[in-house]
Amino acid sequence: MPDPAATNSPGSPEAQTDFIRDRIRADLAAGKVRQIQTRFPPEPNGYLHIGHAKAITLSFAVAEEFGGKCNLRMDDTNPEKEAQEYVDAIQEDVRWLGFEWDQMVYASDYFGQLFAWAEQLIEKGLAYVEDQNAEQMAKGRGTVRTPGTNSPFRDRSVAENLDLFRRMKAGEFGDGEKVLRAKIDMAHSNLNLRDPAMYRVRNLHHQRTGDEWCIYPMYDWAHGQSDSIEGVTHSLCTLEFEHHRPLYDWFCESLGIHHPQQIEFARLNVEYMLTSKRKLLRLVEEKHVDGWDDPRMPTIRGLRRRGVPAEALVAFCKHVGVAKVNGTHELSLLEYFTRDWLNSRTWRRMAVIDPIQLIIENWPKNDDGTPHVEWKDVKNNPQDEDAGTRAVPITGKLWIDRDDFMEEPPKKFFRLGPDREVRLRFGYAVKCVSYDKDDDGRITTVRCTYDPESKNGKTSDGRKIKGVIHWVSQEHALEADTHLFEPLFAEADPASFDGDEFASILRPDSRRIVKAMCEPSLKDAKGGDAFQFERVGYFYCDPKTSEQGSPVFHRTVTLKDTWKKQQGK
RNA sequence: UACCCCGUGGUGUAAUCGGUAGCACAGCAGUUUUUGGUACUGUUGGUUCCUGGUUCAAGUCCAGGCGGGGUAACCA
Repeated sequence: MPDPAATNSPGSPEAQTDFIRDRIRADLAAGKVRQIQTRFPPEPNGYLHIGHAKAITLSFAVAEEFGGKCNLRMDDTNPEKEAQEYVDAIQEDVRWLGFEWDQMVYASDYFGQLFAWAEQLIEKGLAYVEDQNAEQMAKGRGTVRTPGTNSPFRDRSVAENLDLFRRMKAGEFGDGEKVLRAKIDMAHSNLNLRDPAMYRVRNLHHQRTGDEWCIYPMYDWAHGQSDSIEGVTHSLCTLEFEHHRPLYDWFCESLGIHHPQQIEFARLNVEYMLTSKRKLLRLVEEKHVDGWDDPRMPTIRGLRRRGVPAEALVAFCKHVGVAKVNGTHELSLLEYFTRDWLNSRTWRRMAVIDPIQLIIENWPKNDDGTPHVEWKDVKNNPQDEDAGTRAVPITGKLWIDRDDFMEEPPKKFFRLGPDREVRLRFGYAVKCVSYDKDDDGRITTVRCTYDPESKNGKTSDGRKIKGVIHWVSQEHALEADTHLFEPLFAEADPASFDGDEFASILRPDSRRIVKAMCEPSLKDAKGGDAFQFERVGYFYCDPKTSEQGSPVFHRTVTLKDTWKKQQGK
């Protein structure tokens, strides 16, 4: 028997080909690099989302594939928005995805080196201290169509610049009073090269360096240099940094230090999901969701609490590949990988999401007059013999799902209706003889008779029964809060909506909480367990809100439902 | 509008030195099935954005258009 996990895991092995790996192979073949070194460099100012999952997977997987290493680096150059809380969360999320970094590093580890290098640039006449304020600098930079103009402070002497820069570091100036700028070209067509800022004064406490520094390096100045220090060979980042590459190169060349290769790829977009930190923050702050780990959030912790397995997420990220085209992936692809992984390993259980009762009128009674209970051992996973069995009780009073009965069923409805017969999953064939409705006309009870000879897939007279429905014994049912999710947004491209529109495309029904009637074995469910509720979907036992004997389930994804799909047409 | 990047079936992504479009998901049909699930099989979709050019041969090279995205923070 082949390994079942290997036969249907689309995200796995075959050597991937894309422009980045092609480049790495070429660099290796040409002897340009000996060993691959990559890094994942988040700023610890928020939680990681599905877009980061792609970047993480890329950098770590590439390193692994080519026998190299990948560092996790906190780009902590702006203490204003950063916090230890995020550092911890990021590490936890990366580990949860299943990656282990070679070194855990911080851009702030390099503040000393960065300062020394800045002095070198000043000595080479390639950097100067600016006295203008932000507004004046912006004006001097020009626009995309007009060249900038040189700052009146651009030609200060090396000695003066050095002195001023050291005094900046010494804390002689207030926030915004001075910045150190690279001296490049104020008329350059790439705005990033119009004398970009390297250091700004920020009299702020840094979560790691404390009060040691009052000047902090800008992204462009810190990033490439950090890469260089770590011996990064291929610095992978998203497309919006393309315009920064010339500056990245300029700094490395001006310093004459190891020069990593920055390569940009398209960021991940998925239908109905947002990956803008700003908008995700808005969702949290305006309480449209319960927090960063709300199962509807595209954050890694949201996805995790939704029940999406890390392996499925990584397989998805590997599968979507890497290119320079900005596109949007269909949600169904993520769902496919989620189901694919869950299908082969989760235990099956029965649970009724929207219960109506089914009464078997000819169900036997015990000698003492009490209702008969029949226990049946059934498989935990029909595809996995090793998964074992559990016992489920069959009685004459059951819960079944409202969807499984129709008063006036259409032609191809294989479930229950007047005079129709179906099989109870793992149990007997039952035939509907009558049904009750409440004052609103809603079905409350379906009455059936059962065929005692119909156990084990047979029927007394050999007749074929097409439909099978799931059920739960009323007497033994465990009632559990169950959260059913739909996308947060009604539009597939929520990113194109802003302002008030943004709130108007939120779906009011993105989360429905129902009381599901579960088979009794589910009372043993522990936080983190995943199940397939037969014919319904995959459900994840929420570690945060579940209690011993009282699980709370999150619907990760529904099962494929061809019937429902056909009806929708 | 200046500059940069990109443009292959519904979606995403492949195609060594240019050699005649592959894969996955979705869709459709069928087989198996005590999950309308899974598995398996088959199948519909592409004049590779357009127009010209180079060539025996172009998705691949060149030119011009058209379309999409990005960029003007003392953020990253």
